[in-house]
This record gives sequence, C-alpha cells and structure tokens, in this order.
Amino acid sequence: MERNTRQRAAIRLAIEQAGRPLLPAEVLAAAQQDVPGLSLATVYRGLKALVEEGQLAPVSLPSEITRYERAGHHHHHHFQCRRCQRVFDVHACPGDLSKLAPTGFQVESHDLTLYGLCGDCLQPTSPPTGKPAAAAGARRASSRS
Amino acid sequence: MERNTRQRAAIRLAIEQAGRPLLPAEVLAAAQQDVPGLSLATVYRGLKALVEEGQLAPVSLPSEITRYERAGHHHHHHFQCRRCQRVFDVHACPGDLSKLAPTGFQVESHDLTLYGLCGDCLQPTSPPTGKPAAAAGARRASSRS
DNA sequence: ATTATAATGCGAATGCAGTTGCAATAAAAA
DNA sequence: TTTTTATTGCAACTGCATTCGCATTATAAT
Repeated sequence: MERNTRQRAAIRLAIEQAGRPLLPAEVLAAAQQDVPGLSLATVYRGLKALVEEGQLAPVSLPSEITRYERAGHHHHHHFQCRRCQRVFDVHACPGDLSKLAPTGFQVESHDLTLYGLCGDCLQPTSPPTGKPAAAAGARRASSRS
Repeated sequence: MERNTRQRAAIRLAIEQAGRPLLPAEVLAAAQQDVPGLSLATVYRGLKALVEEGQLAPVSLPSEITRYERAGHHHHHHFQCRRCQRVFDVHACPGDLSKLAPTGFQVESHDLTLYGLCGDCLQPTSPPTGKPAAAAGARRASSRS
C-alpha cells in the first residue's frame, strides 16, 4: 500500500503553503527546502499519485504547463500575473454564461483566466516574494482579450 | 520578398472557409483539398508567416495545442465541444471582470472558454461535418468548472 | 526567356514536459 | 530486528509539437 514518505509529504506541504497553483518546477524548489535531494521525477510521481488520490487538482491555463493546487475548492477561476507569471485563485465567478454561446449550443462548464498585475508586482518596492518570478513563465503563443 | 504560392493561399483559404479556429493538422487536411502534396512543415511555415503578417491570430485554450483563426475580429471568446473537440467563436463577453480579482490586483484582460456540446453534436442525426471529429482532441489534464 | 531567390517537400532533428528502468533506500509489516 | 516491497534518484527515454537542412521547384523581377 501507500507509504508516507518525506518527499511526498514535502510535495503536499509545498502546495498547501503556497496557497496557489504551482508548477512542477516550483513544487520541486519549494519541497527541496525540506528534502534537499528531491528529484523532479519524484515530484511528478508524487503529483500524479496525489491527483489520483483526490488531494490535488491540475490547473491548466492557455499556453501554460499544468500547475497543481489543493483539491476540494469549489468552483473558482484563476488570475495570472503578466509580470511574475504566478497564478492565483479567484474565488468569484461571472455566473451563468450559457447565453453567451451561439444558439443551438449547450454550455456545460467554463474556464476563466484573468490577466494583469498581482499585488506584489504593483508594488515596485516589494519584488515577487518566494518564487522564481519571471523565471517560470510563458511559452507558446496566446490570444488574450 | 513574399511570394504568392498556391500552398500559402490554400492555408489562408482553409481557415477562412472554416470560420473557426483550426489546428495545424486540420489546416493541412483542408488545404490538401486544393494542394494535394502540401506538407505539414509548410503549413507551420505558412501559419507563422501569416501570423507575423497580421492575417492570422493564434488561439490557445487550456491543455490544447494552438489553433489559428483570422485576425481582426474584435474581443471575443471561444467554445469547445466536448464531443467533437472543435472550437467555435463566441461573439459575446461577460463584460468587466475586474472586480472578480483579489483586492490589490489589477486586471488587464481575460480569457474565457465555454465547454459543452455544439449544434452538430446535439443532433444525433447529423454527425460533425467536415473535420476529424473525435480525432483531433484533448491532451493534458484539465480543470474545468 | 532568363535569372535570382523565396518557398516547398522530405525526413531528420529539436526542445521539452512527462515517464520509466533499475539498483539502492527506507517505510511499515512481521 | 528482519523482511517485504513501495518509493526514490538518476539518467536515459518517450511522445509529440514544431523547426530545420537541403536539394528542388516555382514565383516574379529583369
């Protein structure tokens, strides 16, 4: 059966303490504070196991690699800072969007991502704390509005 | 300078006629009607050139590879059918979403994707016309609402 | 027509997220 | 403590979207 290893605990803890969706690389960096030898492969294995276990939920944004956050939150959305690239939860929702769809289409769910500047990046004085800032970032092409 | 080749014209035409964002593979299939020998590499080269030229715009949805549509449309969103995976334009917008963000955050733009069933897939009688249907599809993990 | 060279087709190569084989390690059961 | 075996670290490997080298083709200027 499942074993409680230091590495898996560190992975879970990293995400809980961050309070926001993290990239595998961010999880690695954070969890290595607890378990220095931790490898990226183990992070991926741990993330996959924790998702299957229902403890984590994948968060996928346009043109971004999948991040992970604690599962159990109810319906919510995300905000990505265009400067530090970090992603934050948005515990609000525009509501019923089914009338936006073309006639004859049936809307079942939706995904919303807000873009802009996070609190830290609006303060020139306090640089994005904690994470690689502009390091872990955008990839492919996008099509924001 | 730029040359007007049959293949590039076929690429542009394919996207115009589709009237919705297409995957590179879909562009290839459609444009091969006009230019049988067309290769995927040429499609990628053409798409890149047309984007730089400002004629096409990349459309990136969560966990999906980048699609391309005609540029110039004003602010709009997208709908993806959970059955045929095709993406359609949604010429409507919930409006100002800046109050949804956490306090201290500045919202500059947003991306919205609706999911559900498209008109064709709601009609058991008329199977998704034109494209590979369930063929070109979902990839990574997602986190819809 | 002739010429210069952008664009094409092909297959091979990249880049990179995510996975896996395997020997070594360490939980937890005995 | 000994045993069993899930988990780890490492490095090599996948899978796959996208790009590139290069010889060939074809557009458009001369």
